[in-house]
Amino acid sequence: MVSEIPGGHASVRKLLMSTLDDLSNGERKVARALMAQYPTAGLTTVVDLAEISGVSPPTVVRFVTRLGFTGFPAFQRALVHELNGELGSPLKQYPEKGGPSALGILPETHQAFAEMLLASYSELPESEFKKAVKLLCDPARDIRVTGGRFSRSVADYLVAHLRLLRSGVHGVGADDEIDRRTTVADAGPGTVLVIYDYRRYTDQNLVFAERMAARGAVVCLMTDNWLSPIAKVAKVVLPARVDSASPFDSLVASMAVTESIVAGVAERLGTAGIARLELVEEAVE
Amino acid sequence: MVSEIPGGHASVRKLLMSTLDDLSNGERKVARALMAQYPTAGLTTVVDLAEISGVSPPTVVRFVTRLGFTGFPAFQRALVHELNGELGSPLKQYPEKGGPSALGILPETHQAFAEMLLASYSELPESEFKKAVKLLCDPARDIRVTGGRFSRSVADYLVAHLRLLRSGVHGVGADDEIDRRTTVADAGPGTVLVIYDYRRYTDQNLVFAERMAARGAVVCLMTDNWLSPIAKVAKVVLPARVDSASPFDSLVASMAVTESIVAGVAERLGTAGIARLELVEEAVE
DNA sequence: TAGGTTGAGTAACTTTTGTTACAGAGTCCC
DNA sequence: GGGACTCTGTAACAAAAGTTACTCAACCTA
Repeated sequence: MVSEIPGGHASVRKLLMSTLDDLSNGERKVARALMAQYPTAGLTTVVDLAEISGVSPPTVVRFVTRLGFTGFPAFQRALVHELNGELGSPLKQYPEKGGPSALGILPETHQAFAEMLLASYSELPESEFKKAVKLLCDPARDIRVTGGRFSRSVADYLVAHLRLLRSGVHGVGADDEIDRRTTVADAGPGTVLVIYDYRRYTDQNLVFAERMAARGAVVCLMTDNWLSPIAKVAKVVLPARVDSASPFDSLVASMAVTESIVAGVAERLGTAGIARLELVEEAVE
Repeated sequence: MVSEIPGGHASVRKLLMSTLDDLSNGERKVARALMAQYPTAGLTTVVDLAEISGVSPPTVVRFVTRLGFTGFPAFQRALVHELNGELGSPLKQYPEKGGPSALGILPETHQAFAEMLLASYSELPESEFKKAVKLLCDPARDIRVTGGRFSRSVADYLVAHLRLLRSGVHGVGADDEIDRRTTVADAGPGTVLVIYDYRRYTDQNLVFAERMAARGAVVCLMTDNWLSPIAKVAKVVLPARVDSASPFDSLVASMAVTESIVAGVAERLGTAGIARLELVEEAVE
């Protein structure tokens, strides 16, 4: 049995990508649903796929015929056949990396991110990482988190997660001077300040960190590898790359390191953290 | 929909192994054929599987009922369901490998991020990406951005960047019902709603998106690849992987795609965007 | 060796699935 | 603002798939 994929494409996925523009609105929904749960969404029935996609069965049929198949069964056979060849390593299906750039922003940025992550993680000292995790796990300490104009997003993200795992975690506004002053006033040796500070560094952040340190707070600095001046007063420094091709710096690596920290905290807290997590989740619903 | 595997087995394959002895001669042939071409042989029809196994269709049916399934369709659903788990996320394989982090969290998460990015970018249709960029560059349109509990951070991040590149960009609070209602009231065909919605999906977000769409707004959805129900009303959908070893999902890929979009917008706006950027930067200092 | 029991295939049946025809809704263009 | 066109869903239809009843063959037991 030889199942042919229309248009001479190597895989149904490729065919899907290249046909996406020629599809009608509803048909595109089917394509998306299929790509989202590839290829299992296509291995059930027309009705099921229609339901997942949010369209009617005939639209699904029209979709597969538009792709060039003679009908849904033929389409399914092609899918199964493809699965036969490439099962085991789904990554095999992913496109081979072409030449450098020249192929649009998407592959270009992806490559940049991958390299950035690699560089960031190899430059991230494990000892610093562990220190940070340990600090954030200590129930006796209060955690305060803040950031700059862009990095506040990542700071908020860290707060949102840590709050689920432990108590005493609060974000501090970036522009809210009152908030910062009261935070300094309340700070002591039991306080941990996590501060995100990437170039270009602001005096605002430096002053805040210095004041916190002066009151005995432990400063944990998230910065790029040009190292913010705050490093001078920081106990722990976690550098991450921010290089980018676009006019803006990238905080993807920062975000990644942040998530690693959350993962580290979750693991270290173990069942206690999970228990709290489930407790909070229940309360939400 | 929850497909149950009879006998409390973890996978159909395991069930197969342990039942092999209790099968009749012909039934065992079917089991052999199935294991030889697992699981694709079971994804076709009863007749096909019978042919491959060298038995008659009823024997195949008897085989699956002996396994404990109520019928062939139920058996097939279990296979597909299982496939979803293994194939759907390549990352799921790692955490269970060497028990509790043989190599530490750092390299582990890094690897996970790298693979997640690869998967996300190869599953991201360029046409959808371009549509999104085009929408966000249109000066005649108003941009509204919102997100969920965690994804609001990424949403804020997008707003922070877009605001530097163009006018008419505003974030919409995630919990602020008043804000959402007024946003709906002000919306029209000239409005673009960028909504971040990752599992677990909230009704809040769905309702909001539907109302916006009903008023003619163009919905651009950022979601994971289980596809939020919002996809039904969305004009553009940009999926990103969120699989993670930690108890939380990861938004690193979402962040990366967001930055790609910012880069795309910056490039498309060209000198106009840069000019505005510099103007704003000057004003800040 | 004869009778009983178990297992497998043929064929008819029933259900489910894919397909097609048709009509209404929305959209674009003049 | 009207008309043509495209698109989508409802509903009826046809095809196919899965299931079951029945019969024959093989094997074990007495």
